[in-house]
Amino acid sequence: MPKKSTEVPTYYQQAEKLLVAVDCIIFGFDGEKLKLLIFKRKLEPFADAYSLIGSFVHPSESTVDAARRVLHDFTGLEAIFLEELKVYSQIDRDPGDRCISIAKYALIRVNDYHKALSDRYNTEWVALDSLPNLVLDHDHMVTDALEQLKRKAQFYPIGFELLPKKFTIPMLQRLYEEIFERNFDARNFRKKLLSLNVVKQLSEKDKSTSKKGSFLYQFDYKKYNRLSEKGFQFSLV
Amino acid sequence: MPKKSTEVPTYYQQAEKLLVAVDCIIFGFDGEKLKLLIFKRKLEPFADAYSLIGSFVHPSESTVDAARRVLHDFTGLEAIFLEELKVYSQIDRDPGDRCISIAKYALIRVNDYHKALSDRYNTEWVALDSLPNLVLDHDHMVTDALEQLKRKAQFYPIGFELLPKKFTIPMLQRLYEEIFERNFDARNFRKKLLSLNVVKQLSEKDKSTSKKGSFLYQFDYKKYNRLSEKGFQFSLV
DNA sequence: ATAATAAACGTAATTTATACATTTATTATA
DNA sequence: TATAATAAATGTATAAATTACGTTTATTAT
Repeated sequence: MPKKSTEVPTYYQQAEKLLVAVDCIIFGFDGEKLKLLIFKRKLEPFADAYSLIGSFVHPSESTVDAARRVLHDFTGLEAIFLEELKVYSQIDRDPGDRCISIAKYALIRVNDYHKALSDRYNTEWVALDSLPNLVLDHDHMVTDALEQLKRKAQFYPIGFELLPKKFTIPMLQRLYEEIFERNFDARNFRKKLLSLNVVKQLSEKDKSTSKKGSFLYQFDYKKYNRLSEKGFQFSLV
Repeated sequence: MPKKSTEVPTYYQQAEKLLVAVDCIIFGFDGEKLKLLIFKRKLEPFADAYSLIGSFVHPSESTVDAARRVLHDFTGLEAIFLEELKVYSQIDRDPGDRCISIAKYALIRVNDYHKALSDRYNTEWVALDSLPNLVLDHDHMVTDALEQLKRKAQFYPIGFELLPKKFTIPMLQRLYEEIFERNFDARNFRKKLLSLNVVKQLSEKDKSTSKKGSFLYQFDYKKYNRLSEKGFQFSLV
């Protein structure tokens, strides 16, 4: 795009380039609490400070490529739910140099997470209510990501990305109670979920939380997509 | 080109900078149809082709600044609903040079729009179903923006940004029918709207569409925000 | 055999959504 | 000045979804 003016065109050569970074707000759920994957920086800039996971965007990659690259580096995982949050571009947001950051949030199944990488990169899962201060505007990114998670989880089945592929209804309920910071009636929650017709019951049970055991379910993405195209609106809230 | 400044730490100097642009998908509603504000480029690159309105992001401004700058240049308007859509960053999206674009969508009251600027910049309001092909990946941006408009308008009162500040209920209904590409029952639509308690009726009527005239209403942002904080969910669909 | 308990199922009352009928305010014209 | 025409506004009955609870079930430890 040329500059706005009606003057003689000035193209790409004349436009000034900027540093572009991606930062990832990585959510996880351990069955009890919502957590964030952050790391304590070993090197400059901001050595010893806590930070979101990120990187500069290389000329040879898209912003999604860059985000998936760092996600893979830090977690060992490839197939991760990843969605753009927003661009942070205040001109003084980074005292080191002008740099815009494209924030993305990711949802991870913590039991898939490769713990071996934790030491290598100094990464930690931290509960949302015990987060340390983060570098730059990363605190702000986290706040915005949480809001976005709530907004999105209200009408899209993204919560399932935080649970094991096989989950029980009480597990799902606890996750929703964490995300929305409110309680749900177990009987109505179950009824609502089953009425949506997007989870299929397995014959297996999870017996870790009760003598009776609780049936495992799987989210049926194919079915959801089919319904979704017909105008079906997912919601458990 | 990395800066030479001694103040810039080395880790920033090693990173490669990129061209960063903003492009705006500008929606308008003329009372009948949803339209997009595009322009026929007078200059290179892509002279004579249709394009969204955009600009490179200058080092001295944020991406929001840049978007508001071009919106003001092309429409004369300052207070415009503007929200980020997403970042387009395929490495080959622009044959001129590697350039990432931050797409934002804007909602405009067409009667506020300064027509004088139309000739100067070759801008045109084009109905969504009669759009010409646009340069680069702008067609894709438009498709994505429309989806986002639908998604957002379903649960947030952003439709009102496309109507005159004083509007009638049938006008609002017509807009919703355009956005959601379906019809609404006038009696139920009205009932639903009024039950939400977020519009206030004025004493004036609009007589342009009937002998009886139709009462004008205003959206009550203060009331909506108050309700919204308490968990109220806006929806007319 | 029984107690304990999370899980699963059930029901009545309330609220919200849908489909459709009727009345109202106004103007043009017979 | 009475009447026809018509969009706007109000109303109503039925169906569907949500909410607030009570009850039964499967299992294990005692």
